[in-house]
Amino acid sequence: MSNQGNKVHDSLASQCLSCYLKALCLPPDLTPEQFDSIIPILDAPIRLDKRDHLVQQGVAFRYLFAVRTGSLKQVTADTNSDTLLTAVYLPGDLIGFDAIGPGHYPGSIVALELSSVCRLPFERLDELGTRMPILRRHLQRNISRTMQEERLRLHQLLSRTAEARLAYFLMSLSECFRRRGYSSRHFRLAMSRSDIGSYLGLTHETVGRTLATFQAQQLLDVKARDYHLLDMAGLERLASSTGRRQKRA
Amino acid sequence: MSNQGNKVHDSLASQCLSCYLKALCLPPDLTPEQFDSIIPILDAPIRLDKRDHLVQQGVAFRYLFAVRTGSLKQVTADTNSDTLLTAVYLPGDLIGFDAIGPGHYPGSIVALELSSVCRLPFERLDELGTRMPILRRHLQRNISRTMQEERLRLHQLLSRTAEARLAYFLMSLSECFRRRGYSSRHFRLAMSRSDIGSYLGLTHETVGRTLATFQAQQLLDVKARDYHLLDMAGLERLASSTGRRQKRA
DNA sequence: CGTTAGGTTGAATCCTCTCAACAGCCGTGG
DNA sequence: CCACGGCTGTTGAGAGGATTCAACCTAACG
Repeated sequence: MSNQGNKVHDSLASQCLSCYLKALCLPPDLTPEQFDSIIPILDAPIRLDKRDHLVQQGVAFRYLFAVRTGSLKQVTADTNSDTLLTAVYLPGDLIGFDAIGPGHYPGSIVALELSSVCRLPFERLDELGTRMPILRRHLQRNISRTMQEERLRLHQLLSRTAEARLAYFLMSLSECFRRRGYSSRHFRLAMSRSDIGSYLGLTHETVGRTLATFQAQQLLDVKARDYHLLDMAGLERLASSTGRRQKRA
Repeated sequence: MSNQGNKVHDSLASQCLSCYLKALCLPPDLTPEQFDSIIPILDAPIRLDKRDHLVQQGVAFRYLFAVRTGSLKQVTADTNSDTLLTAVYLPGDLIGFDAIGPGHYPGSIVALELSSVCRLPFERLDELGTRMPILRRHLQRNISRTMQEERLRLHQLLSRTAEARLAYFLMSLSECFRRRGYSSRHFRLAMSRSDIGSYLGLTHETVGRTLATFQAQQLLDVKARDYHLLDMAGLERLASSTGRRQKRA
């Protein structure tokens, strides 16, 4: 880490400096001067209780948000008053990239549990980016990587069974937690079965049944929303199992 | 259109000026001066025959590409030597946003038919963007909108039937063609049934069968790769039909 | 203590997959 | 010129997986 932070910053700066996620939502390797030029545009972190709405679908876009703690979901109501869970955000994730183009948030962002997020005014961030290539690149890479991973993941899921979808989902969560320094084998997931189903395109019954199957196979241990991954290799195998159905030899 | 182009440009400039797609791959409403500062970084258009590879999966990212004519597909080989069709590009589309983050192209780009594309050096485009907010915004919006539409579309498809997936696919193509000034009711699609299946997560048999069903219902008329949409309202209804199965009354 | 939301389980239905056979079209090569 | 294999597309039969519907259970909460 290059930011020693031995100067005295105001409370916001010290909050950001002490936030171990700064390498995710801000570019790594910022010089203290660069860091100081970003801090002034940040507001105080926003605290959200479970089910609180961070943004309402359709509201004009002005801010990106960085997740500090907790987790949130994006819920999109499509034309038929039918709602879909279209994204999940974990600590370190940036929220709002998909709102830049349309000019308004394409879905509501709802806290899945007690959460805390930072608000980043996009205009000023963008303007700062013109003078700070590191920051610009960081944002570009972040949105591009998100897009790329999502595209591949969703296209893979389209032709897979419920087992493969769930295994893939769990493994990808596990990987996210690992990268953020949490345990990759044990985590709490604040999503209901219905949430997971909506996100993966399955019914909540199927989600429950499939989890029960996994448990029966000693692949994992679930109690309510507490997940213990027991056989990572086995789950990984399921997650990347090629097709929809095992072809008969 | 604000670019009158009454100055004499070199051949590249005039090619771009005469390209009716410039409002898609370049920002609309460029002043002649702005236009002139973008032209120098463009290369001569690249011509591709059917099945020609524009880029190979894994190659280092350096260029975005703009489709002038024809159509291309992105083919991604995942870990299991299993390949997926992860994107389709039509005239006016920009290719390569998903390569910025990873630093290399996440899939091969292959021409579906005789096509022509413009090569845009990303570094120089990005650098130009720092001094030209219009250009910067245009790129940001483009990538963001792509991401947003794709996210929503794929999540919707995950829980829908083959009929809904295909109807959705056809309507979205129709809309693309309409926006580009082509007929929205009649078009040729250079993709095979297998391509479509891979893109939508269906088998090629199911794609063919479903198209046959549509034809029997007078919704459309398909011969080989020639599509006539007959009942747009009916297709639209199918495309946005809520769920997987019609619930019993 | 009743209510509600979330979760589990069972039975029947139906959609899509797999497998297989065949028709059409194209380019190559005899 | 025609035969041939390969690729593409169509059609049919059977099987399997996920959905729908319904009942029941638990935990949380006023």
